[in-house]
Amino acid sequence: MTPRTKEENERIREERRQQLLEAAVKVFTDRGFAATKIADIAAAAGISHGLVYHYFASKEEIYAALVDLAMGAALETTEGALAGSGSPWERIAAMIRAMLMGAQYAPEYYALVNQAMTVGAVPAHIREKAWRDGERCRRAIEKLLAEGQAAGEVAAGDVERMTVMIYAFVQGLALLIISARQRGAEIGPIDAEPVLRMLKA
Amino acid sequence: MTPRTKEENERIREERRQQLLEAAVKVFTDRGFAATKIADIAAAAGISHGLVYHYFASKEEIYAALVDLAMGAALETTEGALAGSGSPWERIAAMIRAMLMGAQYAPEYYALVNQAMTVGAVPAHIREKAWRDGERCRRAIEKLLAEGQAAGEVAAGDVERMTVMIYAFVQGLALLIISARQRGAEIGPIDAEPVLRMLKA
DNA sequence: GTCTATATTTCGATAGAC
DNA sequence: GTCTATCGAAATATAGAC
Repeated sequence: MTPRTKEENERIREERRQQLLEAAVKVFTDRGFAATKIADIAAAAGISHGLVYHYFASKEEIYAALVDLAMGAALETTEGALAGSGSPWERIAAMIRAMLMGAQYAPEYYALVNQAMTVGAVPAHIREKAWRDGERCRRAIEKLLAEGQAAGEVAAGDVERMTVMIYAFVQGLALLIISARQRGAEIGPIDAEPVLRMLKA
Repeated sequence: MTPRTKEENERIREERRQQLLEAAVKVFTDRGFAATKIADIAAAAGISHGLVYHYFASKEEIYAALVDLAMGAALETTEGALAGSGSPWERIAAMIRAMLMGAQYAPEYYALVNQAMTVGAVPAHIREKAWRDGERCRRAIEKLLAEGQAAGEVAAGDVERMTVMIYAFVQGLALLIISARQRGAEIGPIDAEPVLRMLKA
């Protein structure tokens, strides 16, 4: 038995952390923050519940890490679309496609964000952080829509309201997919065309 | 001190029950099923936590009563629209207006239904019941959309997919309104026109 | 690094006084 | 009908063995 090197330990630690996060996002979205027991996450990750505390200080910390991951991706999509190249409409269409793809491919993260923002049992500092990142996303989308209006590609109207509609649609879709999966059903693919129809000039 | 009559007691009991349900829907949607303590509901209703058990046998029973209320209203809206008079498009428009009005006027009930359907911590029999009622709503909407297609008023396409989009939009909107309110903000009124634009032939 | 065992807290539910 | 006091279960977090 050769002893483990420092690097090897570090690698194992990082792997376990990822393994834990992947398990946790499923459990949290399934049961909600309050009802999720450390033991549930441990079981889903295939480790003992005591060991969880070697990787995260608390249930809160795991949750916060997951919300950060999700919001990071959301910021990348929205602010990336704003900063990208191409006509406003092309970027809007690409962004909406990315959002819908995300909602259908990884609905758990969308549901988690929704949970973090709406459920009072989630620690306040996590909700605040999610909200601030969400506001950044909102501003990016609104700017992009305004560019589209200036280019005559997006229908006239309040961009704030349009953004609300996009959010509502995407979030609602993710939640529907999750509730269907919980029943063993599957919702067929929803493409961007109907959403774009709401926005097109 | 004249003694209370039987009828008076009955009236007090019914009033307290309503008072409890009204308080409970707010607390449940704010904190989720698992994180809601009987003491929270009692505090919101202004009574002691012990007294709650004189009106409902358990936390579950309160939750089930609320989900029944919400689904009853949903069934009335959707099946009523299907059975109503007027052209399919008129009935579709009225139904969507009613849904959006409901989502904005009483978003807690929409959020509660969403919770009941997606959160695993909710007792299975409540989730099953909500799902069954939800399926009845879905079928009513699909039939109505099909009638609209037959009349040439609704765009061609999969009615199941359209129903998913309507659901997603309405549910997502209710959740957005709640998360905004939690931050002290308010989302301006969203009318039916953009949704109808997704459906119109 | 990983596990089992346990201390501590919290909360749903009940009992009993008024 | 309403309250306060309390029981008992459950779950977070820790301690300590391997």
